[in-house]
Amino acid sequence: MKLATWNVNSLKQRMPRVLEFLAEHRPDVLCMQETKTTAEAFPHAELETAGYLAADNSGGRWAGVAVLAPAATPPIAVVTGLPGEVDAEERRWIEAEVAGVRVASVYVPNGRALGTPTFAAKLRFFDAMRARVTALLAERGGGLVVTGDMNVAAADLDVYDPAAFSESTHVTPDERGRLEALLAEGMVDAYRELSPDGVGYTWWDYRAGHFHKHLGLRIDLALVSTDLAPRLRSAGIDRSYRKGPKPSDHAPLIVEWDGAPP
DNA sequence: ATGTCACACCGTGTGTGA
Repeated sequence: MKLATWNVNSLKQRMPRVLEFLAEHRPDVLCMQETKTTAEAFPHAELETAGYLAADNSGGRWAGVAVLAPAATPPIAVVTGLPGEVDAEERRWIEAEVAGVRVASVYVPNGRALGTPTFAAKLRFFDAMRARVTALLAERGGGLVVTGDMNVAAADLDVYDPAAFSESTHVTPDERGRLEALLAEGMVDAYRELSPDGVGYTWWDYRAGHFHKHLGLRIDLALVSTDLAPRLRSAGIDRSYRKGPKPSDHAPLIVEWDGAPP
């Protein structure tokens, strides 16, 4: 099964690149974040022409998440929102069953700055996400993938200049500890599992030529339940989608494991 | 370089969020 996750930073702006990506990679599931669209404007028809059906949690101008899958194995049993999250209207969580796997697309709050109410809300979001993972693993026993923009760099290897981030969000023990606690419930960071020493940045600031200077962060993750971990085949970032016309500031992460959809 | 991009708003620039 081939899964991709991509923070598209406005689906309206990114549709040409999304269609290009679907045609090139033909993923069995694509999780998107920051779709920034209303439910009414979500481009279901265009995606269906490309062979994909979408389940979306859309709230308008900010955030928004979606799960896409081919028409033969569409996203079903959709759940939107995360029990315990601070503001479900921010539209940061959607789950669907795709080919027998429960897939969640998540856009964790940025947190803006340390010591702010939004940072506290970010930590509470992590707590809610962990509780949901605990419940899903207890219910299903496995077959779970949680993927998206986690807005945390798990280790200094995932940060282009750890010293420059010393007073910043994304790298604090509070954030890293919450990601670690979620993983301890029975999840594995797919890219890191397959590339223990890899520098797999997924986001680069639009400003100051950071992409071309290789100044990025690895903050988009695919977390798979431990039963799937031995079946992981590949995990990589397609940097070509950070280049060319109208790129997102994130590149897609693509993960494959053994066990194909019917 | 405080460096860019995307959004809403009556807007032809400014504030907000990332």
